[in-house]
Amino acid sequence: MHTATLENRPSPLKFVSSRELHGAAPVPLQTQCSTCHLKDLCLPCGLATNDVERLDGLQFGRRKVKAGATLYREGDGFHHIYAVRSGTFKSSLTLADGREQVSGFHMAGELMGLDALAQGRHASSATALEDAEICSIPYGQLAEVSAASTSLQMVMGRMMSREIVREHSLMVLLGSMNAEERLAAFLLNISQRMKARGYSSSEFHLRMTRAEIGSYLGMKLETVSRTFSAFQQQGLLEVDKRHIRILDLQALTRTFEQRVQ
Amino acid sequence: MHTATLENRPSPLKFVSSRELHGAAPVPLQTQCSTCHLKDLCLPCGLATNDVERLDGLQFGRRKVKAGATLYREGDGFHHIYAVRSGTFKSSLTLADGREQVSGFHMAGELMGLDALAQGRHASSATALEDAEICSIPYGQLAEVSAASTSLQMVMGRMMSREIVREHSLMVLLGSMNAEERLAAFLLNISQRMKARGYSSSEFHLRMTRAEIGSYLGMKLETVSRTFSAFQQQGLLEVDKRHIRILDLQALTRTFEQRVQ
DNA sequence: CGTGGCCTTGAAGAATCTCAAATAATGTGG
DNA sequence: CCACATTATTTGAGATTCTTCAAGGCCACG
Repeated sequence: MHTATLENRPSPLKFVSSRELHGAAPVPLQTQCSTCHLKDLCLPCGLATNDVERLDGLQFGRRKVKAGATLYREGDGFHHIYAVRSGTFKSSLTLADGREQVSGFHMAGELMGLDALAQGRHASSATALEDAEICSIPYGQLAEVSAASTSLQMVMGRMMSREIVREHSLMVLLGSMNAEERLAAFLLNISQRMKARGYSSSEFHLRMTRAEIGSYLGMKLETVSRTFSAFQQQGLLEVDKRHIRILDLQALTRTFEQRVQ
Repeated sequence: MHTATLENRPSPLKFVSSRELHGAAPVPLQTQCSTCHLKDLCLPCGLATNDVERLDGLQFGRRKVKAGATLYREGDGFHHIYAVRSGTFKSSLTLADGREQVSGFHMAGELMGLDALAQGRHASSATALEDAEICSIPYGQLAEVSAASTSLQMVMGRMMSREIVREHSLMVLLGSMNAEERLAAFLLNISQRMKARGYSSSEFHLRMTRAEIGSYLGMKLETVSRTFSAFQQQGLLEVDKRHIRILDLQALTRTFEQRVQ
């Protein structure tokens, strides 16, 4: 456990924040990885102290994003990767027929924008599902700093690889599971991520609509709703709109472990 | 276009091949990126000459893999990434119920094993679909060499990001397309990759079974077969088992562009 | 207090899967 | 080189799952 006070401690201003340079935000907050309460989840995870201090040298921006606001859009030029400080985001694409395809949800400590390296422009859009706060990390600088540190390179590689693995399992889900298995896998995933952030793993509030869940899981919103109801009737969950309480974790796990090891 | 002869040119033996060290292969072939006919597709793509020469310094292994043989299995320790020299591979997972989930197909010049960085062990298995040849690239050494070269780091990042984008589009496919759209997208993708390798984009031989295509696309083999038949009846394709001839590329493109931009 | 967004539920329809059988292609062992 | 076993593919018919369309309720917000 970390002391939450650390995060708010005034930090030595080695560099001006990029906010200050662009003059946009009212309060140019200086952010440092070494004092962040998310450092065990986020970019610095697994790094030695001296490497984390290298990260502190970057001109991080720190910014609030209002619910519904878009952090970047598909096609935007790629300059930063983003770390979620608080709140929840969705990644999405707009299909040719105008419908939205959700490709991921992002919680505190998770990185967004790694899919932009391939083309030099963002391959998806990121939208805040609730009021949120992010760190924007200038990629060029990050690459420079990485050059000096093997372990930082490793971490970047691992972050990207993790993204690949994450999408891998989503592919398995979309390719081989039925509606109940999909929703069970989704809920268990959320549950684990809540737990890793110090929240209850058995009771939480979903930040996304049924339609967004459906888009992500490859099913219609009505099917999502029906499946929630079915789980409730089976005594696996208590569902009240977006508030979820997992009553029978084992049964929920069995539902989806039938398919995935 | 490159002259194919370059590839077979005897190369200065700066380093012994790793084959020689392990004493397994009969002919310890020395492989170098700078003289490889795949250099515009593979790892060296976009690198300056001096960076490609750095790659030459790595103790590449070069190995033949028989049809049906497995290059690595999920859970195996991660020591190398692999580049396909010739032949076709599939990546797959084994689900809890014993069924196979195919997560990708790999052709000449493509890298395999990038999903292993996250956990330090391979997240999927790679199996040759026909007699094939690969380069095995020791990841530790690659990371070391990358440390000295920003552009090599960029290339690695781009390779990984490309993998993320690839899986992204597969997710869109699995999440929002019907059978015809899926198969059309699959065929157009193969077609483009064949073209990039100097083969005909309108006529080619599939190396995978209907079941493998189905697993990859999230549909049953019977549905794959029926969809092939439907395309044939619509005059879009000529199908003779695994031999495919695209008759109406535009119509095929329209079939799947209805959904994805 | 009305409006719009979100969620739930029902019923009918469509797409895909399952089961089954026939055929073709391939490989094996004698 | 042939007979036989095995594997891959195609096609049909019925079952199942999910989607579509439709209606109504709940809730937050102006």
